[in-house]
Amino acid sequence: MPDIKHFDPDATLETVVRLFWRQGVASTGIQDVVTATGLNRSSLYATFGGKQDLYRAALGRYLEQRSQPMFRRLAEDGRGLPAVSEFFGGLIEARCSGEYARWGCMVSNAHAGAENSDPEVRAVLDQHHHELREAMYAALITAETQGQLSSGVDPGTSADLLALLAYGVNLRSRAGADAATLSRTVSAALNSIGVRAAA
Amino acid sequence: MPDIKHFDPDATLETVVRLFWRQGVASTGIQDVVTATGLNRSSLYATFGGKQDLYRAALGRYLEQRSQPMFRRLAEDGRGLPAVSEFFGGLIEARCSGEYARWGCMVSNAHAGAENSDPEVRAVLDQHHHELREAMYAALITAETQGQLSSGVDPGTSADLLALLAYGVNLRSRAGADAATLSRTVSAALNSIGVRAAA
DNA sequence: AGTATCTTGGAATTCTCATTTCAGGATGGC
DNA sequence: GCCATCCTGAAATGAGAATTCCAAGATACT
Repeated sequence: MPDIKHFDPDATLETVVRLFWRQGVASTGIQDVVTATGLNRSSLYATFGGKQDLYRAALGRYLEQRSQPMFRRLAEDGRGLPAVSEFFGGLIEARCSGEYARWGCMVSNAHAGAENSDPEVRAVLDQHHHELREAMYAALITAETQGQLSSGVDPGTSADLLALLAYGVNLRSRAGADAATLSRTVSAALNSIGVRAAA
Repeated sequence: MPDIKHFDPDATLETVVRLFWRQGVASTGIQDVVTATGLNRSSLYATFGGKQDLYRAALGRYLEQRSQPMFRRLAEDGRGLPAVSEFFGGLIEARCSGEYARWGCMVSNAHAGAENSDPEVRAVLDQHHHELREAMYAALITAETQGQLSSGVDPGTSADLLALLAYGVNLRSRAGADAATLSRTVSAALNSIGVRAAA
């Protein structure tokens, strides 16, 4: 009896993610969303609700599809410090070149804007931070097990440090920070932690 | 012959700084500015121009009055690493407690938002980063001269690292990061750089 | 085929925002 | 005390925002 949806909500949400990711929620109008997705206002509202709901859904999708896979790879990689190094290498490359260059991280961007006044958004921010920190911690524990950490280095504190560093990379990349400089900086941090960190 | 201004533009701008600093430019209306400053729309426009001009003026004032004094103190302090440690101590305290708690840094916030699409704003962002990095570098050169740096530590790369760390602190403080954790994290970074860093 | 139900397109509605305008009031040199 | 000049207040303007509504079209089960 019912009619079926004539579009793919998932593909639509991906388009919306890119809009909010690049421009932020405040400077993105529903009209922008309508234009970019090609579908109708009514369909948008019927499917996702209002603008804030749409933003929340987009932010959730970003976390699941973009952040968490990276975190998982980092946490489950058995190599220790090389995994951390690779994580930052991929991060810097994604932030400074290719399609998403200078877009920063959608979650980091949300930290700085008025988005974070929404409790649900704040919860996502906290979740993101917790997961990043825990993934980093897991990789450092692995590194410690394999004797890669310099003496006196605490994995917990180092996880906090590297997580904070990642936010710095995310933020500065939006202003066009140089990838080579960022890489050198991250390498220095890793060298200070480990007996020998890969590139 | 002319009438004189009936208010203090400097005090007004300070009020405006706090509005934009806390809420960002997109979610702050001219009406908010009118209400907060108590002066009239016409006076606002006559004195500062439009909203974007007002934001630029506020951002400039923030840089001059809030950031640069800190940078100068850091660069001109002759103690080396203790100066760096004190810089971060003051930063964390300002970001996590008192009147401006959870406001982050107005410049860091501008990185993440749509503000940075304005070339003039971008220039301020670059200037801020350059000055922060150079101040950090100066302090580390001082530290090196006094033999405070561990062997193999490059002041330039370390300056980049600590600058990036400051951005991380600024960003995460907006989400309510714990001051004690931030302090521990920063201390660890300083310990990895110096032979002995003060609290 | 019929029909209940959902989707769709686009106009309509209701706000809010930035900016301008203008008449009246205050100022200070003459 | 006069007047050119600037300031002040409040309303007006006009663009653009989010959201809602409704008539028309499409669907799939009976």
